[in-house]
Amino acid sequence: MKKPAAPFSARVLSVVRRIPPGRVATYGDVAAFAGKPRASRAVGNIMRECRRQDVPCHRVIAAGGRLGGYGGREALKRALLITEGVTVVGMRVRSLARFRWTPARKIAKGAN
DNA sequence: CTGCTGACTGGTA
DNA sequence: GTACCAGCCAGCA
Repeated sequence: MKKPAAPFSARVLSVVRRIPPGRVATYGDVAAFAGKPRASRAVGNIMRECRRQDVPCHRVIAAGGRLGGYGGREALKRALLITEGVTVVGMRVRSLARFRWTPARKIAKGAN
């Protein structure tokens, strides 16, 4: 039983809002956490409209560690991630697996 | 309902 | 490395 009480967009916003600083999630991941692992495109569209502080859309990046887009301000997105502690080189995140976030935050520790 | 768009993804050349 | 194609999904006219 399952029923998406809230529309997909609301789910995506909820997921993104839970992303802590210093961590990032890909559009595909956010889509998967929202219930549609293939709705990465839809997630992007939703993020485009977001624009609110409640939702750290700058922590949502594309697959492969690529920053993706940011309303034409990818440079700002890159700067924000770096400021939060994410290692970014060029327009790409280094060691994405190390900064990748999961709702369960089972990412452990260790060297970090 | 149909059709187009787009902050995506993966594959092929 | 870049460029192009096809598949996928939500929102809107």
